Amino acid sequence: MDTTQRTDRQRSADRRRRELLEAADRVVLRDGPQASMNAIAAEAGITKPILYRHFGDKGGLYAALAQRHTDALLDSLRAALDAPADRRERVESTLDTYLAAIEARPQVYRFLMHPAEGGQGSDQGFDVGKHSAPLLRRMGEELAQVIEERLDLGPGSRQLARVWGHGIVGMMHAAGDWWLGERPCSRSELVRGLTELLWGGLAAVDDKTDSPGF
Amino acid sequence: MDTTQRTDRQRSADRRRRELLEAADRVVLRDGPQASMNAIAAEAGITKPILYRHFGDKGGLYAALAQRHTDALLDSLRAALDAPADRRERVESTLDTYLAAIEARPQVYRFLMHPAEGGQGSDQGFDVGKHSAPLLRRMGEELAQVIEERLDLGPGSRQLARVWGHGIVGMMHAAGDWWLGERPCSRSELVRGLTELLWGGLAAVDDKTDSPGF
DNA sequence: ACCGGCTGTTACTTGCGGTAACCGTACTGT
DNA sequence: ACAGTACGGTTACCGCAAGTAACAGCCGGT
Repeated sequence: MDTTQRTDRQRSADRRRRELLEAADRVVLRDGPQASMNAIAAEAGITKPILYRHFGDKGGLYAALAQRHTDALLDSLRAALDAPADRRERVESTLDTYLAAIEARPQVYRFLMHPAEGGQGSDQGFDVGKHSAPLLRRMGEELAQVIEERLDLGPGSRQLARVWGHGIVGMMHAAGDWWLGERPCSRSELVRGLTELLWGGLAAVDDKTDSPGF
Repeated sequence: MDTTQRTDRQRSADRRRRELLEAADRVVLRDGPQASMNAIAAEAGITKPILYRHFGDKGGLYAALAQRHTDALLDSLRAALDAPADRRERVESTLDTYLAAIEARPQVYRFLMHPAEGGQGSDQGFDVGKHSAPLLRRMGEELAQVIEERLDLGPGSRQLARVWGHGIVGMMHAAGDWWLGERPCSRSELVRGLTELLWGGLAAVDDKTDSPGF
């Protein structure tokens, strides 16, 4: 019965949802991750309860918001990762893509990295585990997958690929965060530095002359 | 005039401060980073305004609390970093020290990584930059210093050392976070995997046989 | 005996997340 | 034409946590 109607409703709801997300996006981009539900509702031209009807709670809204950006970022990263170039070039290009993204929209970036936090109202759980930003985890898993299906890591490759994936993503993230805060050098210098590190820089360089040989 | 008296007061205040910090520590360890000022005050056997007199605001308390743990952790990391062993062993031992620490006290770890967050009451600034946990920054700078004074990086060594320092710390952090959440392998396996990565794993391994040559 | 400074309290304000209860309107079936 | 109802919307409220007066006891100094 009346599936068309339901579809209509659904579509309208989806459109509304998208509008609300856009509004939320604008506010978060302006006020940072501590944007209040009131502010978001006001920006969307409506009031709080509607937001709650659509997204459940703040976490829900933030999750939805985060997923949009995360998806977008992951898409561009995948593009860089899959480009037809040699491995080192792909690594550099991926790093650069990520850094360009966080440079272009630092507010969004910050929001993605510190999403929910402790809701004071209801839950008390505080589960250890699942703390860090979902974006980091997703990037790590994504990279792990690429690593595992492209490189020949020998036995235990699955675990090793994941370790490397999360490790590399973390390296990129922390270095990017630091760089964004202090701007100590150009983006390309940073990219080169990190690539060099990944390419075995630590093992390759010599000790300083006045140190004991290794 | 009466410097002795002032010193007495100072000492008493310091002692009180330490007591308060210990109480706060207990609560944070129990309730996580969303511990309320009321709860902390109650644990210390006093009431809120005293906390505010001592620490200014929640951020102040959390900063003080964080510094204690950060100092402690940095001390043990320094020990591992300065041990009389070859470079690779030192790297492994440092990674292991860090991971052992976060494994032993995940609540503290989580607290250190997500300290202040948005105070809703007063400030509105939201400065881009200085987001990430101070602990990460301090570890990064510390490691950068060690790298720079021990390794011969050629020209531009200062910048490169910092890039590497923050990058390595980020790698350690993200991998540790992921590992703590999923426990996909033993600590020593993780350490080996990360070390291998740092030792040029990415450059050393081959492509899978069905991939195009690099 | 009085005063200044310290520790501590109660009681308040503000602002946020979240919810309950109510209102209008447009679209439905009979 | 009219009752019913489902939905977008609102106001007004609760609970809670950060932060802040304003007041109360306890000292040592003059």
